[in-house]
Amino acid sequence: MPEIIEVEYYRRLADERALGRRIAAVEADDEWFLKGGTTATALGAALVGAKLRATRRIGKLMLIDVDDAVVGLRYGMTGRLLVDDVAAIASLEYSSDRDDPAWDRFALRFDDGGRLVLRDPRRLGGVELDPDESKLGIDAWTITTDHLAARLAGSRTSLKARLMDQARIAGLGNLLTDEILWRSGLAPTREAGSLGVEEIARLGEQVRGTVAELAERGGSHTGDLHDERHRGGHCPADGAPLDRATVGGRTTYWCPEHQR
DNA sequence: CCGGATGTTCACCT
DNA sequence: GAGGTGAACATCCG
Repeated sequence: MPEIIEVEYYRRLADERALGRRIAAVEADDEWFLKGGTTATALGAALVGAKLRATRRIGKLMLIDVDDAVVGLRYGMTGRLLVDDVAAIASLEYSSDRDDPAWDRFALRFDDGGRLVLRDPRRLGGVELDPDESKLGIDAWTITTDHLAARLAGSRTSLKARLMDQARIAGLGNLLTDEILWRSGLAPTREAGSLGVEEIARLGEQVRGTVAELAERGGSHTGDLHDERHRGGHCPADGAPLDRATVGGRTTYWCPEHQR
């Protein structure tokens, strides 16, 4: 589920439904889900009695500003946000019909009885009190071409690995990156620092444009390449059999014909 | 039955 | 220091 687009949907849900509400209790029984030394005790001390003042997002990290603290929410691959049992995305979830409250790993209970819940079957997400926001790079949604150029310059790793490096550019995941590179006509295996000015400009437009377009369509899985992203798949643009390999540690599909 | 999957972190190599 | 690999997390799907 979550890449930058889904996390933005979750942020909007929290923003629309939870802002201004007062926290009466914190449910954080799953110690494994608490990251960066965060403890249930510390969460309780910082959050109980406080009101939700703002929501923010840096890449895939969602942030909730309460009175005197910040709560960082990560969704991993299978996490979702629910507010008062309302989900941000109605259907087409990773686990279509399965939806078990036993997977609630963290929750804020409000004094009006409602709850903000992070439900995550695989426990790949997490919660951190006052996370270090400086560890994340520039948000992909609005990154400028100049910033992109700076983040790629001098790197000898693959273009795909670099685009997914959250410390450099925050928000791009596996599906989105394949879609962006496919639209840009750039091979994921290219050395990140080898792109020319024109190629970087094209890539920058596609990073911003693809994120915006797929956000309108409904999520990271709505890309043009997505349905062909499997063994034996073909390029939707020119029909060539897609290449498949592990690049940047993730299964990657690309068209050897038009991605260079 | 087995392999993979929209993610992150960490240990261990080269 | 930069990169790469594999493990771990737990559940579903083909």
